[in-house]
Amino acid sequence: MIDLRLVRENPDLVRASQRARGDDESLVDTLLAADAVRREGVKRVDDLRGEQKAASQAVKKASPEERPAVLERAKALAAEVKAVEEEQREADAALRAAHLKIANVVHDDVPPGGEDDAVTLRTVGEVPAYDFPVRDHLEIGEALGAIDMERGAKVSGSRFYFLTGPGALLEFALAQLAISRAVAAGFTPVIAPALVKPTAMEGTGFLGEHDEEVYRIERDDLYLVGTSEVAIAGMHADEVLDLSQGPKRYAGWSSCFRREAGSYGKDTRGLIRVHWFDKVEMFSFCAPEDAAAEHLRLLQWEEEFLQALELPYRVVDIAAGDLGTSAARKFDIEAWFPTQGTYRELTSTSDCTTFQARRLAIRYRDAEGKNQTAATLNGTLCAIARTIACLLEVHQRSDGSVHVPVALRPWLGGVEALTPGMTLAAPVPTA
RNA sequence: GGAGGCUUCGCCUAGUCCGGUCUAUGGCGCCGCACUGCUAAUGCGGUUUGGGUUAAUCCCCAUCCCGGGUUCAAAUCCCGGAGCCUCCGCCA
Repeated sequence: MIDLRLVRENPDLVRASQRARGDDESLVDTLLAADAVRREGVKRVDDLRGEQKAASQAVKKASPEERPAVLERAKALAAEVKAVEEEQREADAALRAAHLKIANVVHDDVPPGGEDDAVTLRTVGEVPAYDFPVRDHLEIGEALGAIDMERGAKVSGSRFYFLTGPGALLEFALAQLAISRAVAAGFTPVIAPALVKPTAMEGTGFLGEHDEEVYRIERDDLYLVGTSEVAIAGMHADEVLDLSQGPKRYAGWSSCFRREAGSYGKDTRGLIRVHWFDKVEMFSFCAPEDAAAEHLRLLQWEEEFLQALELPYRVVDIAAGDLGTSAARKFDIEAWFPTQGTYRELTSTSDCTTFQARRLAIRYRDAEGKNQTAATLNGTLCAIARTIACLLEVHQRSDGSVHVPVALRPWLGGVEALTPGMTLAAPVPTA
C-alpha cells in the first residue's frame, strides 16, 4: 500500500507514477474520493458514538422517574450508531479496495517504458568463446547424471526434475556458498516456511494481478510461496523493529513454487523455468531514507556471488512498466547462457520502500522515538536450479566435463571438474 | 484427532465468578524534572497503539488475542476462531 498522506498531499506525483507504469491514472482520484468519504464518515460515527456513550452513562445516574425516558433515548442512539457503523464499514472497504489497486510509486531514476526498455548499467566478465559445439545444460546434466527431467515429469509433471549425483551435490554446494557468504556479510541465516497464510501473501503484494502465479492449498487456506521473501517479510508483521544499529538483514533458504501460468511453450527445456526450485534470498528491513543505498548493497552482494561463480553477467535497470506491484525500483542480473547466445535473468533485487511494510504493519522507532513504517528490500542471492543450468553451460568443456569454480570446490570435495562417470568426491571441506 | 488450561497498554501483573465505579491496578523498564561534588539512591510527573480534528495544544473515537452476538452499557456474559501450554491418541 502506498502512503495515503502522499496521495493527499501530492496526488500528481502518484498520477505520474501510474502513467510511468502504464497503469490507470484515474485510480488516484478514485482513491482520493474514497478517502474523503471515509474521513467524513469517521467523524460522523465518532461523534454519534460519543453521544451514545454519554447517554448510556446517564442511564445509571438517572432517578427512577427519569429512567424510562433516558433509557429510550439511549436505545434510539444505539440503533442509530449501528446503522451508521454499517455505512462506515462500506466506506472503509471501498477505501481499502481503491488503496490496494495502486502499485508502489516508482523511483525517480527508473527508466521509462516497458519490458524491452530495461537499461543495461554494466556488463561484467568475458563471454567465453567455445571452439566446439556448445551443448545445453540439460544435455550436459544428463550426461553427468546430474539432472533427470524425464522422471521428474513422471512423478510430478512437466517442469519438475530430479537433481541426482553431482547435481544434488551442486545444489548443496551453492546453498552453502550462498549462506556462508551471507553470514560473513552479517546476514542472519534463516530457514523459512514455504507454506504461508493469505495475509503474508497479500502483504507482500502477490495476490493482486499475479495471483495466477501462486499455488493455493484451498483445503487449509494456505499458499505455497514463490519466494522466501513472503515468509521473511511476514516474519516481522505487526512489530516495531529496532533499526538504530542499521538494517536488519536475513538470508533465507526455502523452496519456491510457481505455477508459470501463461508461460506455456516458454523455456520448456531443462531447469530454466520450473514449478519448483530452491533459493537463497536476501531480505532487508531498514529506514526508508536508507533504502536506496541498501538496494545498491544488495545488488553488490549479488554481483560478488556471480563473480565467485566465475559467470559473466550484465546488470539491468528495469523500466517502470515492468516493475512488480511492490517495487519502486528493480535491478536484474542476467548471466550469459551460451546455448541461447544471450543473457538471462539469474537474480533480481527490488526496493519495495514502505509499500509492503505498510500493509504488514512493520515499523521501527525513529530517532525521535516515534513509530514509522519501515522499508523492505529483497534480492536473490542464488536461485539454485537456474544457477546450476547456467554453471553447466558456461563452464562446459569440449570433453564433456564441467569446470568447477574455485569458490564451490570446498563443498564438492575439492574437485576441479565434474566428469561423466566420475566417482563422487565426498563433499567434506578440508579444515 | 480428543480433553483441559491460558492470552490484559514494552515485560510481569490486578481485575473476569456477580456487566456501569475500568477514563484498566501495581511492579520493572524507559523519558523528564527536583535533590545531590559525580554516580547511585530518593521524590514528583510522564510512558499502549491506531484513527479523526487542529497551525499546534486541546479534544473526540476505537483498542484488554481476533471475529460475531446479547445489552442503554462488555476486559467482564454467550457463540465461533487463532495462538501458546499440559495430558491422551497417532506419526517422520
